Amino acid sequence: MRKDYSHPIEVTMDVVCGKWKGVILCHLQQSEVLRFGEIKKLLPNVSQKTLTLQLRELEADGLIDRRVYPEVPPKVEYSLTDYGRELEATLNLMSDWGKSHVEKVELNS
Amino acid sequence: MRKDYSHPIEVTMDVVCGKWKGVILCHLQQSEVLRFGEIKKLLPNVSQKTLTLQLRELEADGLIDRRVYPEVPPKVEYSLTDYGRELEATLNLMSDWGKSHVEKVELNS
DNA sequence: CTGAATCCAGAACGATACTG
DNA sequence: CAGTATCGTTCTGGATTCAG
Repeated sequence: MRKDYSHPIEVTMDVVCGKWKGVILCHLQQSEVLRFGEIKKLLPNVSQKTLTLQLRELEADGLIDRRVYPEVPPKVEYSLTDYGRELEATLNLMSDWGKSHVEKVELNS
Repeated sequence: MRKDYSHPIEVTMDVVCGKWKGVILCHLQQSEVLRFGEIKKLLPNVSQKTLTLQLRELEADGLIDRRVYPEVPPKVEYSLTDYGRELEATLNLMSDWGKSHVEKVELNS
């Protein structure tokens, strides 16, 4: 843990609030296991460096597993840990709220 | 809305992921109405400028109301909009997850 | 009391090129 | 294929000062 938190929600926000972390976690929820390149395809606008960094941070926080196969060419698979799976309900709620937000905005246009 | 989103969760993250926004929303859930100075006291580590900015952004996104009383000295009250209140379940879940995370870490020390 | 204005440091994010 | 390294930009948040 990184610092003093005045409210428990800060912990979750610290862990989830990278620019791409939410989407990555959502995709891992749906697909169970994804290779680096597959995630990259699902997030067309993220740079390789940034994606690597976000994945490393999620790994360091214990939300995802990173499995490296000692092959050539390399193969790396990512999946949620049990711990990361405990965020499932939260992520789903966040998606739902975002979806209804988008729908409302589209109604007014 | 600010840009193209590839996944609805990005909308929610955009709106909630300021450094202090989650905590502010949580406090407004509990207290209904809070004056600027009261929020400041609840977040001892935030600067005035940053707090003002975060509140303005939450207002622009339609999550909170800002009510100015034309008095001297000034009085400004903040409260959740109906729309912001729709985040209640999400914020509670995020708090719960953060709380259990903290407890787990404390067990191992 | 609330907040605007300015200035600034550091972090976050991206583009590009290179590697086992 | 899945990175690392480097560089540069943009964004965020904080300190400080001033104002109605």
